[in-house]
Amino acid sequence: MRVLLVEDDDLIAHGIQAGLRARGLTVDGVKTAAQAEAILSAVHYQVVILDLGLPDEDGMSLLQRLRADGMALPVLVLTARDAVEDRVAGLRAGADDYLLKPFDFDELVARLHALLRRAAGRSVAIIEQGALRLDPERGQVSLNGHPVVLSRRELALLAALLHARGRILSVDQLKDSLYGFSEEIESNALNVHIHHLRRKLGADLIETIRGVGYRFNMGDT
Amino acid sequence: MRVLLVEDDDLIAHGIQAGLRARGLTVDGVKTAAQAEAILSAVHYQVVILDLGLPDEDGMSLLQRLRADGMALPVLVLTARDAVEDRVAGLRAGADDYLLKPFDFDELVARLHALLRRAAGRSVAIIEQGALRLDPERGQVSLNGHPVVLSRRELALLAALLHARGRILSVDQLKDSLYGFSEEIESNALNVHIHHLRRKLGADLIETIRGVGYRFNMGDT
DNA sequence: AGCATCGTTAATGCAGCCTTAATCAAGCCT
DNA sequence: AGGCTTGATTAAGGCTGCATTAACGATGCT
Repeated sequence: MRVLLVEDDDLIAHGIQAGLRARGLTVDGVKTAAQAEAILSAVHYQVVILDLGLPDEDGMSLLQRLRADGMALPVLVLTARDAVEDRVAGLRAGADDYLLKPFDFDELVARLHALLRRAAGRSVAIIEQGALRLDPERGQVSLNGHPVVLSRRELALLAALLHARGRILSVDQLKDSLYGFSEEIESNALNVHIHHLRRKLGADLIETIRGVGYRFNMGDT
Repeated sequence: MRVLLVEDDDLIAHGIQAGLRARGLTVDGVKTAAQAEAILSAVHYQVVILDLGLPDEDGMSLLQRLRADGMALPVLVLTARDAVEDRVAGLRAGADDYLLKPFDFDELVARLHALLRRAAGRSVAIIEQGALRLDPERGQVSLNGHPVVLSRRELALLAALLHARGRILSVDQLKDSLYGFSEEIESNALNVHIHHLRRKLGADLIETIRGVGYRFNMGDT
């Protein structure tokens, strides 16, 4: 699950990135509207977190322009402003949700997942599939009721597979949702993580489609 | 099913080729407009994927010229441009569909199949024939509701036969849709794949027309 | 600062797929 | 009927891609 964070304040940006990554999300961060625009035209994200106070351009006008160009991604806006008219203007510019600074980090996570859920057409936060249960907001997984401890990568991998609901994901697609644009990898690390997941969850939950990729085995459903 | 990919960026080209091949399509890749024009006049394809940003000529003007010369193939255009007027211009030049970079690979596959469907005059992605069911977008086959695991070649072979809707396909025609121009084969490999398919699906689904080729047995329909 | 955990790399081994080739069966022709 | 041609069948070999393991490096925590 890949998130673009547009935030010029290093401290805030770092905090958000660290927190989201710990929950298995992949975060790319940029500091200006120009950078945001450039990277959005090159990389596919699931959601954008946009701070309105940017150095080179007002976030609102950036958002408006992106929407006019046809960008359909969910956007969560961060702002220090509080006036009702700002909020209305933001929503008209195309924001999907709002968060006032200073915000509670847990609330950010909750709203982010709400947006992702809405975009995926699901309504519940917790994904259950057979004996497996995933709470993406807390980053917790259980199998047959027993909690299973997954690392960051394992969590991201499992979330991506579950999110695809049984469709086949190629290795490249999985890499895209596991790694940010500045941290591409060269090795078979993904294979290793698959291996670890199978060891923790059982070998038959993740199927290999030779020459194609991997898929989550949904059983008969 | 044979696809021509016109894309000068090695990285993108390689990714697309690998993904499409894994789904049983045969992909030939060229990097310039001149090469594209040359090979289109020599080899028969089902669909063309055309990147507008080529080194030697603008893809749009290539497309326009090809259409003027009577080329009727479906063309899926890849472009970084996003303005509405570009889109309109592209469609007037003869594009059948549009995909903005960056694109989701699943979406590319879906649109490609949509184009192929449109060209074939059918409306459903999933081909059902008697007890057999083929989902080309997922590369999955089932017989009487039970999933059947097919390898890459077997899948491509079955898709070609089904796509011909009971018409006879010669061995050379089948080879053309199984192998790209850079990987012709010398042996009876095709016979072997036919054999494997019959073993997995039953012997009567694929008929041999001696001295001519093979056809899919459509039963009474 | 030291420890522990996680992630990546790299090497090795295994398995599946594709092709080849050899042999067998079945039509077709004279 | 016999030979010839074409396709069917089967087994073997090589290649490719994946699984597995171990070790090293990075990162974070106490």
